[in-house]
Amino acid sequence: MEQAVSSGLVGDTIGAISRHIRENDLMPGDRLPSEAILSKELGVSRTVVREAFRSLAAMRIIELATGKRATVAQIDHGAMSLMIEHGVHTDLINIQQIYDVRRTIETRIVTLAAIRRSDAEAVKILALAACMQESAHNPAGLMEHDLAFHTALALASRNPVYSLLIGAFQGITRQTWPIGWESRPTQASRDLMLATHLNIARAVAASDPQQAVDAMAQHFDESVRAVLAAGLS
Amino acid sequence: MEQAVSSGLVGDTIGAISRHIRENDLMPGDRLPSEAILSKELGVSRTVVREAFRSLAAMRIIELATGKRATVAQIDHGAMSLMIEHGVHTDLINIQQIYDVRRTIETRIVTLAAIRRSDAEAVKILALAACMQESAHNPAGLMEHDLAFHTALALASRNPVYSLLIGAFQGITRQTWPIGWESRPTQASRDLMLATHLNIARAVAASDPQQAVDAMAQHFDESVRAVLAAGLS
DNA sequence: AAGCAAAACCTGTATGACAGGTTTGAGGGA
DNA sequence: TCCCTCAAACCTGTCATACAGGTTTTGCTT
Repeated sequence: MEQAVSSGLVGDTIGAISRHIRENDLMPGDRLPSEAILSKELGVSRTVVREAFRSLAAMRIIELATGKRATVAQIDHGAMSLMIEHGVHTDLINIQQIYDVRRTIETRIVTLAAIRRSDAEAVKILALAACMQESAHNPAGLMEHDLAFHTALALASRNPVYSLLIGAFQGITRQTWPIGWESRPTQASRDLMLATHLNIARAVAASDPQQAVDAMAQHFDESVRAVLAAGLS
Repeated sequence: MEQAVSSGLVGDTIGAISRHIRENDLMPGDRLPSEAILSKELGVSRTVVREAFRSLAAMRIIELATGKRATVAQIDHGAMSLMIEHGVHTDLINIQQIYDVRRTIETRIVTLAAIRRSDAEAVKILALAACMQESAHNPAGLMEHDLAFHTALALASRNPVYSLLIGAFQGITRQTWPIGWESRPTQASRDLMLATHLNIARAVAASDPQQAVDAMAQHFDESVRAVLAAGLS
């Protein structure tokens, strides 16, 4: 499973540490052996162990902190976000392709959210849609509420993989969102965007999957139009 | 954008290197400055630069090789695969949740593949489905052909993000696939699984999105049933 | 101009050192 | 007996140096 990473002492050490985590069934928060102990047990220098630790920390598989021992980490979207940004910056991925993926998974997300949301989640989602209305003239705040809105929907789907993916797209979205906003020049087009979010929230709160899907489709139709208008290939 | 990674010289250095890549519009294959030069320019030790390099290499943002300078890498699913495996091993994610996500995106993938596939891709996909039939009594080979089949579909969708995601699920799939196979005890259930793949391939080859979607749905219904039978929560 | 070999450069790994931050455990007081 | 305190032990972050290979560049030779 981790043979792709081998070639070199650091790669071997990454493998050994991963194996140690699995074989001992370590859970998030559990502590790993110290660098000194690992370097002795594996017969490599502390340098090598440290570089292996950094690699695992970059993937958010472990967590490092000064003075403390390394701990097993909870999966997190930070690294995926950077990877996707890299893909976009190197022109392998374009924004429309990301919108296609987001539309696909967010359509599923609202279906699940409409079915599985708790009442507290419904309240939260409605509140975030309301926050967006209030931030209508404050783009930075509006964007944050928009991102939080989609994150809350993913959470309500009760499938952490969807949360992970929505999080993974957040980095690049943060970079492109202002462009999309600027390309909605009229008040009417901006109001429409806000209204669409409210429709999604209401449908999820009403536990109406079909209407939620329709509203989400409208949201993405509108967003993709804005992105195309901005010329984001 | 990369402030989440800061705190500490290594984090700062990761940020500086990322910025260097973006500001100079470096593309995959382009070489970065040597460790010595970076350590001099950033005023940190080579140790720090090396740990930053390892972090970026773990996310497949750069590529390292002995003797050569570090180069900008093409985005790759290897790291995502490890991250998702970690999520499953730590019980944050379960297999059914992964199947729900895969079903969602693969349904979209076959739609796109049916529309956008090249003739060569159609041939390849049909060939892989045929290979699966031939490997019917060789689980290891069958699994590889199965994975290659889904990878080929993602490629034919012409959206690299789908390829990335399918690749990201491959690591954990490789670990659970044999369990699903074992839980199809009868010859009939195994034949059905092979036939379903052939149906998907034929629908894509025939450029019939609706039929492709139906066949894919059948595939996942059958797979999820097998996984549930195996008791993979 | 083409080819070749040496020099310069670069990365991988090891060792030792020291400044902080954290955990542990011994001792003392209530 | 239990709890608190604090110093010792432990641990990570960073630096400097060294050297064994591997790679690129340079400059000479043909």
